[in-house]
Amino acid sequence: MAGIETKAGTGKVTRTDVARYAGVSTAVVSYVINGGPKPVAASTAKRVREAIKVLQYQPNATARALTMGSARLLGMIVPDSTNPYFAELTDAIAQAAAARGYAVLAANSRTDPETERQNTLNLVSRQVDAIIMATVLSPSEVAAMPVHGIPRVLIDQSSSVHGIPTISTDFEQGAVLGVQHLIGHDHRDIAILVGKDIDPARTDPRHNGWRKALREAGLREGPAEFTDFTRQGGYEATLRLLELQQRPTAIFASSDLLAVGALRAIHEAGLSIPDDIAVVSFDGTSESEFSWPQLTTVRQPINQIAERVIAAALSPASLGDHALLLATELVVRKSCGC
Amino acid sequence: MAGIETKAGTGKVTRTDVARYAGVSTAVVSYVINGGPKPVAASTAKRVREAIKVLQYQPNATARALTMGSARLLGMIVPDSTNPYFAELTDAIAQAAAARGYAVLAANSRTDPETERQNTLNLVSRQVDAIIMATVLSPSEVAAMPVHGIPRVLIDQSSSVHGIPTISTDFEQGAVLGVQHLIGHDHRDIAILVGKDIDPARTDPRHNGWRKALREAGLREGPAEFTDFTRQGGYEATLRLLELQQRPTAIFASSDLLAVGALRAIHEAGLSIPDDIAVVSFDGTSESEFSWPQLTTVRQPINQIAERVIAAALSPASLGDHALLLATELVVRKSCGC
DNA sequence: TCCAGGCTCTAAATCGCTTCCATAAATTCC
DNA sequence: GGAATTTATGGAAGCGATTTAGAGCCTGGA
Repeated sequence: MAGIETKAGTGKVTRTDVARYAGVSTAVVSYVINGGPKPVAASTAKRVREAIKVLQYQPNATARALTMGSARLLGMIVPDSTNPYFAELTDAIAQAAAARGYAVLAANSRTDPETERQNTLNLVSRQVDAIIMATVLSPSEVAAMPVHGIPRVLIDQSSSVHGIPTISTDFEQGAVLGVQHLIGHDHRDIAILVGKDIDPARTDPRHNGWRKALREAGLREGPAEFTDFTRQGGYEATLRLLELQQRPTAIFASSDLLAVGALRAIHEAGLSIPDDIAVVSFDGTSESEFSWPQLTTVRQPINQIAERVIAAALSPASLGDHALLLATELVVRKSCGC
Repeated sequence: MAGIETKAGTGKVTRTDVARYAGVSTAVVSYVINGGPKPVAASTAKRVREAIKVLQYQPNATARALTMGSARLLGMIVPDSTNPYFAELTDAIAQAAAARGYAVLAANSRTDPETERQNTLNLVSRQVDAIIMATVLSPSEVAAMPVHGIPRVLIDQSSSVHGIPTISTDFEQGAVLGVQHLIGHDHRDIAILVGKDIDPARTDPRHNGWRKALREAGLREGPAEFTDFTRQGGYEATLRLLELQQRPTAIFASSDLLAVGALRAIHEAGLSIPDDIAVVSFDGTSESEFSWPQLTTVRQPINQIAERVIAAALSPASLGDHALLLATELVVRKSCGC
């Protein structure tokens, strides 16, 4: 127990300790650990490995990061980490990153521009290898952030920002898919629930998709309710919808969260889903599968996104600065009336 | 634009660049940034601050971490990061940590012991200042992990592990609260849905609480269903419950996730909640507030937990190795029959 | 005029790791 | 048998920051 231990009790075992224990130089320890640039004799390597095991040595990733210029760390910023969609996406991305030896440091901007800026600065300061972000900032603000050459990948928005690759679901196409399904059920009066953007000039592509599907079917635009991107927001917006003179017969919710809020409002009004009001949502999180009734939803290809995002983040040059939009899939369940 | 820039185009601005630009030594830059150990003349400080602004210098946190021996980083491991309870808890903890200048690196063990071990090793290697974990390992396995003195804080389990502080909700008390409420509604046949542990010998304290409340009320133990800690798990377990000869009139679900699955199963069976079967859940996530009907739930004090956990993680000595159990609160909504 | 004592600021060591360069030992080739 | 390789190891520089020890320069008092 005594003897070659490290400097009494700090608990830190460094590569120097291993080298001393194995009777080699620190360089050799590195070679063994990394299959390093130089070869090591089998017998020596064995001694080193034994020392590592005995001392329970773990390389100091911080020091390694300093020399290598990479901490094998990716930063991620989302506007609401408790939104199941972002929780699932973050998890999928972390999973894909882990498969390549990277960890993901996730931050929550709480839909606040200032917090997002601070998060970004923090990640830059921590020298992450790339930043994956669903931004609430305007393109010009995003472009202006001092990231000192750290590559960024934008997610969850269809429009690309000059010089920054974007990978996202094709929101517009997805919305078209969902609304068309509702139209197929003979609904003529289809409302939409959409998150309100900080920037009123910006319009949610799902909103455009809804418009487009309606227009193509020769239907008039139903009511559009803008609200917070939360269950509560969906609930309140739907309450407003229900008070309308001419109540819509169907609602397209641009998020599962919003849809779940909508379901509650409709239930409370004593109306039946889908008979009185049909609902189609967007996202396809697990929550949508267990609501009552089960939500028919436009599923985002989370795993595909995760794979593409990681690929882009890890080889910044591979993707241009254009937006790569991935197709959605309609998951038919009960809330649409099928 | 040209001139004093850094080594052409790498994008990295180091303290050396700032020092050169300001015409001082690198030490002075440190002093200015940190209000450092030595004072700096006002005029010099101003020059340095200007250089920092012009060059958009951001200290390299990795290098700082190496010298300081702390990256101001906390590690966290949960068994399922997409479970809304853990998502909300992680967020609250990250929030509390951020208020003290720490970031949280979260990992998902997917309820897999081996993954949890790897996550732990990874965090140790990254020199996090502390590890906050909801473990799926046995106490002895936890104790045996080579963490080299990195403090750990256990969460989400009532029993403490020798030498490691634990902060958690008082699950047993919470379960008693929930079950008593059901008993108050004259239910005599109350089932429980509980997550199945990897270690069959371990018993969930909520299970004990349910037993205790029943016993104290002189009621016989209703059926207990063990299942995966997911919505799907709750759904399947409830299906089994519904097929029972003597169907329970109430269900206590030891998690919102499980309860949501239960609601769907009950709805599908054409039964009414709470008239045919009442449900009380555990956790109190936002999801429970928007299910149909709204779930009466035993709320975990997430923010309190977060505060305590961060305090414990940041001053390891402050808390002994005992378990600090926080009280729950019953949130009465609709699923209980009130 | 000189020197003590304050202020500022610089030089240099250090954190743990990677890797280039050099060196020593072992092997091969005439 | 000695030179030329090949193979295995060690020394030391450097990554970007913090911090200690100490070097100049001023000021003021004797």
